[in-house]
Amino acid sequence: MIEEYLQEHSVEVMSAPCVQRRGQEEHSMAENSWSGRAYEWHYSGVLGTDETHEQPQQQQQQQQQTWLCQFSHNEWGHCQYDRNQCSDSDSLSTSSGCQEFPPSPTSDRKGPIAYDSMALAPLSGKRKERLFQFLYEMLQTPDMRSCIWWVQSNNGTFQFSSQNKEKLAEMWGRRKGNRKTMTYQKMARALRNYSRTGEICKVKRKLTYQFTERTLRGLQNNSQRFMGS
DNA sequence: CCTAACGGGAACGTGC
DNA sequence: CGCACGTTCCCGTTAG
Repeated sequence: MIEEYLQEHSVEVMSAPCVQRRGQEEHSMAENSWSGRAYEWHYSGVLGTDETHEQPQQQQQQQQQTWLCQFSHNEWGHCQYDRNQCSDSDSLSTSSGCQEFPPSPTSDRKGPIAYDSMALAPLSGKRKERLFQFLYEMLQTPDMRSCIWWVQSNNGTFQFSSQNKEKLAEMWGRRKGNRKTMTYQKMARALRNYSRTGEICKVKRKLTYQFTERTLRGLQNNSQRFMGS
């Protein structure tokens, strides 16, 4: 069924022309076009169901039908992706794997990469889908729960399945239309670059990563905007 | 020791 | 052309 899913969705929704460009420097605007759709990064302090599911594995939950996931980002402790050390704080490594991350005031950009406006891309017609967008999408897909799932959706922590991570990677590779088969190792390489640019950071737990606060917010807005109605 | 996961340099592709 | 964003290789390090 996973394959089928891929098929259906590889076509993706690329409707709105959405043409707007801007210089490569950071502005305060921050719009973007993900998947060819207009996109804007900004708060939406709304929250609804907190469907935080721990480690599902192959369990099908009914309430998982929530494509439009809405998190509560309120008490998210700031992912301080500190150049190379993220909000690890070995949180998840102990106990239930669920606990708050210590808030850090140094949450904002520092260093060479002016991440200010979240300048994810200069925007233009149809930007190719980015890996973190794909992962987020998979995270919202019930059928994918055997490959990837939220450890704590409210803070953006997710984990790959040790046995199905390659399948997910293959899907990513196919969606991108790569020549060779995508593997988890290669996909993880791209993920490591994210910790440098601040979209996703690695947490100490095995096969576990965490979306940056900004990234998560953007992703949330994106899905709400286009699926909400 | 062995293996899975991790980390990162570097060359290369592609789209813009 | 240059840059962003991976992709592909490859090899060293860690953890269990």
